[in-house]
Amino acid sequence: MAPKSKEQVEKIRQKSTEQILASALELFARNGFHNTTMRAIAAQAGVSKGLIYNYFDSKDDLLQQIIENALETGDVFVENHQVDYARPVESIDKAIDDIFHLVEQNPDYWKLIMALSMKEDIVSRFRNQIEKHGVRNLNHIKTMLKALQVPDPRMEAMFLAALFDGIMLHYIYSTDEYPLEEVKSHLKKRIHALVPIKSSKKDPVV
Amino acid sequence: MAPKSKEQVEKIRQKSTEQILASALELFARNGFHNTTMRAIAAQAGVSKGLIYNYFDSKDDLLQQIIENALETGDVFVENHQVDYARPVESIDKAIDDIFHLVEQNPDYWKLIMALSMKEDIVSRFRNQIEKHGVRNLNHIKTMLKALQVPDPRMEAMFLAALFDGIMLHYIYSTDEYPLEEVKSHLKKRIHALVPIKSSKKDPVV
Amino acid sequence: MAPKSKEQVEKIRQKSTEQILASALELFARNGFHNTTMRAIAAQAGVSKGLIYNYFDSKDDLLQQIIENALETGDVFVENHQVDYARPVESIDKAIDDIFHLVEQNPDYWKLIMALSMKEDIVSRFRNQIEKHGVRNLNHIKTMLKALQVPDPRMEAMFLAALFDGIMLHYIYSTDEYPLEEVKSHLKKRIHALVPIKSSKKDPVV
Amino acid sequence: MAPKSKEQVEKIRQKSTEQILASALELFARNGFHNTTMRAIAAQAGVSKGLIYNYFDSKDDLLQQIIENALETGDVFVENHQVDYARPVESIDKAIDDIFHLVEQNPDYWKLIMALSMKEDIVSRFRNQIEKHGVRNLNHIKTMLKALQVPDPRMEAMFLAALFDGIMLHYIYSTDEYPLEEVKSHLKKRIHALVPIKSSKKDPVV
DNA sequence: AATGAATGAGACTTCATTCAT
DNA sequence: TATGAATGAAGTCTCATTCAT
Repeated sequence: MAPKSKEQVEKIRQKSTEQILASALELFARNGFHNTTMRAIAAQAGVSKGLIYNYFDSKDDLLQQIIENALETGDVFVENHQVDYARPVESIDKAIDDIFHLVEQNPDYWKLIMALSMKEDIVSRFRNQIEKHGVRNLNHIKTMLKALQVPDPRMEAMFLAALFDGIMLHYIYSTDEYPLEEVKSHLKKRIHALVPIKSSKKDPVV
Repeated sequence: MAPKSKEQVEKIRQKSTEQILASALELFARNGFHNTTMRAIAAQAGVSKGLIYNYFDSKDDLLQQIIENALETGDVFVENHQVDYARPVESIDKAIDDIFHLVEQNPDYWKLIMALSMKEDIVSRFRNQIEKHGVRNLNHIKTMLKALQVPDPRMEAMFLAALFDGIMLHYIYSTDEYPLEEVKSHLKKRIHALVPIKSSKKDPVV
Repeated sequence: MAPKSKEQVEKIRQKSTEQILASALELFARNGFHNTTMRAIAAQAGVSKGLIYNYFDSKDDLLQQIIENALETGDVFVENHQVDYARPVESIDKAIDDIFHLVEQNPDYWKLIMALSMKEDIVSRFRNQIEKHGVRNLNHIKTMLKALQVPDPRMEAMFLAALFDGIMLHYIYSTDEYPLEEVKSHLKKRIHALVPIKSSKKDPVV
Repeated sequence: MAPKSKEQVEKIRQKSTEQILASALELFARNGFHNTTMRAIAAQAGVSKGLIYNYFDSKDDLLQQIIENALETGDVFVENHQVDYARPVESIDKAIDDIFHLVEQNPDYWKLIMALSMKEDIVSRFRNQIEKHGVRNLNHIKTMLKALQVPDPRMEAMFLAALFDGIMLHYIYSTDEYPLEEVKSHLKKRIHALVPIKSSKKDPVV
């Protein structure tokens, strides 16, 4: 009957919070936001409906936190993949490897994030954050391409961003097996091809 | 005195049906499926709630018909853009011009269609149709690329499809002005660059 | 384009009225009053919904007329089966034969009437008429039994009325074949047994 | 602080369930199934509309449970009135006393059950159960009559079942006072009369 | 006489949220 | 911290009835 210590309480809180978020994410991804009930989230998390409201203000708040987490993941990714000007090609290759890896590790999560980022009501609520995120990503790509001395880096960055999102879309929603590895290789080859050949005897690459 | 003639009735039915479909589309696109009420659709269409059920079985049926219309539009597009083997480059250029035009003409509509095609509950309900549609589109692109004698047409078609969808995504959800014309030109240039140079002194294009 | 004669119009009116009533009866019997829509009645009758309202004030009115017809059928039956004091046994036998025949001829109809006569909302609306009908039937049976010089005709009439209604109930709702003929014979035998044996050596029968 | 104990919760659930069932029964009996709204049931039970759906799947489910309870009451009755072969007459007399008592105790309830068992949509949904119930009752009566060595027990059982249902019908729907006690006595007398007189010189009575 | 498109009240049902325990 | 019974606003859908033609 001794009162729990502050650390114990904190640990419990964190565990519950994480379970709830994970359950919400999985169900939102599987069934969509509106087709997921608080009852279902609670059941999946193994807690009561009431408890969710101890940690989150509302169902919308749950969604908001999930999205913020995703955007933060993006921030961290960008932070961790600053271009190394000494070896720009390796930099961008690693970024591509890592981002594909991220998606392959947790496709449900990214499926949800993509679906959510297309729902008008979500978009309008998080417009600022999503917009900022998009611009930052685009700039990051542009910076990388500049480091590679690619001509017209702005347009190429837009293409690359679109291409990546399109690939993700198709990967995520294809019913058959999507040849993600093959696509990744092809993507790298394409980017390498963009790099101008400096005083080299190598053949041009298409 | 006499009851309305068959033609009169048919005209009335068609007008109501169209108004309802248009209103549903607009509201689904603006607010999402679940955030659109039948009451709102009826108000927008200038009819009563009840009338919608004279023409559609349910809210879901309304959605289904919208999606079917979209898929049919896609079918017609493919049908009307068969490659002309005598002038394959012009063929593909025209297809690109036309599809961009289509989207620019009715961005709301295609925004809805894209958003819908990402919702798990929609996808699972229309999986077969959407899948078939996707495969057919991919094959159509592949056929065009083969006509251009592009190497590895399968992978290039996947890239092109992904690129196009990614561009649409960004165009549709960008808050700022999206340089669609510029992107379109760049896209064509890229495709032209894929064409192998036959017995020509022209420089290779990246 | 000559205007229809009054007789023609009257014939048309009567035909429509009858078709509508017959359709309503059949559907009410098959599916119940509340599970029958005006649309269904119109379809079954081969007329438009609107036309029903030319002849009947409302769905309730339709029901009312059906019930009134049934009660009137009962009146006619009683009228046509007055006891013949010269041959009372034959009188009652004929009444039994005829009423069983009536039910066998149109079981749906009587099923509806029985079901309706048990619905509280119907009963309360037609309470007076149904009550009057019941009392009149009971009195009719009592009169017959008196003609047969049955002891305690009041109680025997109550039994006979209950027995008849119970038999109808079981006949109408039995899924298997109900041995109606056998039951009818047994019923007659029972009634004959009630008749006191005059100037006879036979033992009295209870 | 602590959540409610299991017992507390169970008690609350049971109380609510019972209140809802009782209210539904009363209103169904008074106004009929279709003329009773969930709103009315909730008001009568003193709970919110929503709560009903915590305990019952639908309005139909509510009805189903009421009917199942009634059929179960019948089962229990049969179970508790097995014939005592040493004293068959007393057995059947007690059964008659008890079943009349049951109905007199709760006429509304049995009125509903009878009305429900005549509605086509109900009958068709519960046909199997109701049929089984009817056959079992008939067999029970037959068994009792056999114990009494009544001739033709099959037909007599059918008569008795019909007679009882008919009496209930008239009792339940009579507006005036129905002489239930008198009818009960008469019924017993009739049954006694069916018993053959053993070791007697008297003739058998039909 | 006849049609059927149109209406809208009102039914059933769902579910995010609250709160007593 | 944790529970789940309870609420009620709001949604989808039905259908008797009206009315212009």
